[in-house]
Amino acid sequence: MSNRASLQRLWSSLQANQHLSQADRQVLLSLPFTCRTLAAGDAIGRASDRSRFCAILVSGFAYCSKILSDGARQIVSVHVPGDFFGLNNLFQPHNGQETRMLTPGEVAGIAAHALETAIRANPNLQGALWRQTAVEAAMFSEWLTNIGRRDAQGRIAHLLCEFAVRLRAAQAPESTRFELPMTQAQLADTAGLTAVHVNRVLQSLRQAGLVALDKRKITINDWEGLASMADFDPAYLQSERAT
Amino acid sequence: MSNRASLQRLWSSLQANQHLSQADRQVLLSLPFTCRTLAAGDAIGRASDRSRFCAILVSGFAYCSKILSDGARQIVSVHVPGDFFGLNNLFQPHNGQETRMLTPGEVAGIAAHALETAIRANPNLQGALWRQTAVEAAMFSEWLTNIGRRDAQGRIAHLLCEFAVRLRAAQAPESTRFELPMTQAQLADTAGLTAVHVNRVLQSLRQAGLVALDKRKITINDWEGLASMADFDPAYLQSERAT
DNA sequence: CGGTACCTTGACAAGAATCAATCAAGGTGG
DNA sequence: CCACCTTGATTGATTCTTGTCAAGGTACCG
Repeated sequence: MSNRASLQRLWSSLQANQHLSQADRQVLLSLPFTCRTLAAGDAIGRASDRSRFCAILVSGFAYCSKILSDGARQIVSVHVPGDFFGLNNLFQPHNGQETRMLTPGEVAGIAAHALETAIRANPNLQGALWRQTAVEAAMFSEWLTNIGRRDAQGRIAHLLCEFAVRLRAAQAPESTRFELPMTQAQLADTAGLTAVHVNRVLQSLRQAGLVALDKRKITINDWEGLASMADFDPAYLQSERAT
Repeated sequence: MSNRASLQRLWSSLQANQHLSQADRQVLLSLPFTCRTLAAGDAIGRASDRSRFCAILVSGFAYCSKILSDGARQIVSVHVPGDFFGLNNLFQPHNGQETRMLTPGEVAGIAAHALETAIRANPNLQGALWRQTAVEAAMFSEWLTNIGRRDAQGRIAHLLCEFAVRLRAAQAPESTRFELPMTQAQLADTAGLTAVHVNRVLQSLRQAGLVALDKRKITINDWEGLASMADFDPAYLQSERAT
């Protein structure tokens, strides 16, 4: 269960979520959640917990992926602190996808029935969750055009631009430098490429003076150049309030 | 405005929508919608109608696409009769995407403010729309792994399998034969390929005895073979009811 | 009958995958 | 403190899938 410290972190992670109103946050905090500390690579809500659930990422990063029968993996979303995930589980408990931690972190899980009860008591909450899945859908469709219609350089550049914007919103005061806790193999599974090719693309981006890499820290030296290479338009990341 | 005939068609198209309850359909029919007849290629809700809206596809097929600055196009979704679309517009009016008719057909548009009023009066409707965008998100993520991690044959095979299942649900009594009103160029923009390559892939599928093509009519001769080539699992197309 | 949209085919080029090493850094146990 | 092992990054050589360019071919339609 939750102690004061993790509740505090949950609060600040929700603060970072751009798509929740103050009122939404208050309601969410009153829900009965179960906070767990997980290690990098841990699966969230598998096997042990076969019931429908959704969760808030309190700290750390996570990703959701689908594994094909030939072993290939596609990462379909990356979650940053404050994100919801598993809202799709409410409607499709067994969708062949799995969510895992990218880094160590804390997850606040909410049982589906508790959420449904809360929704009935507070209709606005449903609107907030609906908006959340609409934002996720918008991100999916943007990734779809990214993988479908951009070459390797454009794909990686677009991913970097998106993370820069999302992490600036979520945590970092400066947008040019941020930490992206993904290996090149994970980036490859996100971009629909191979790890080897991601490596070469990153090198070409460095040689072009667009970005600098140090461990998992990324510095964008030429935002204009990177954004134009990626044909990046951040509009899809923002969603207006509609009640 | 709507006449009796188009209202009848709206009703039967909603019947085809697997994700709506009887009660949801009743509420939707009571909404003030504007039914328009459109030609193939016509844009839906652009320019003339700059306000937020969403719509129900009464008859015909439609697609939603994003155009990149270099002119490349990615089709992110294809809509069949009975589908909602533009729900994302409620939250993100200007997302750089456009929806166009694939064939001639009828569209029942609903102004956002009317929908919001109806939602307040009938909370269940919000749940139905939420579920609808969750289904769309699930489809997006499936297309994402399709384009990201399958080769050209797998992508086309997967698209064909999906349409077979969706059209069986929506209209066709038999699943092996259906009409897919897309040109090879449009299929290419959907699968992240070129039209030339789509042509060759379709020919190889024909030569392998998996499908037969006649104009826009598609007959699946070997469902098992096609599904295994596509690694197709229709689970993502169904969503359970959750209130 | 001419025109347009779509399909088909071939030759060739390019981008990305594959295969196979090597290298660097961090962690572990002796 | 040092061999050892593991993970991730890097590099080169090679193959192959897919894209590009260009040219017909076919069917439908005014």
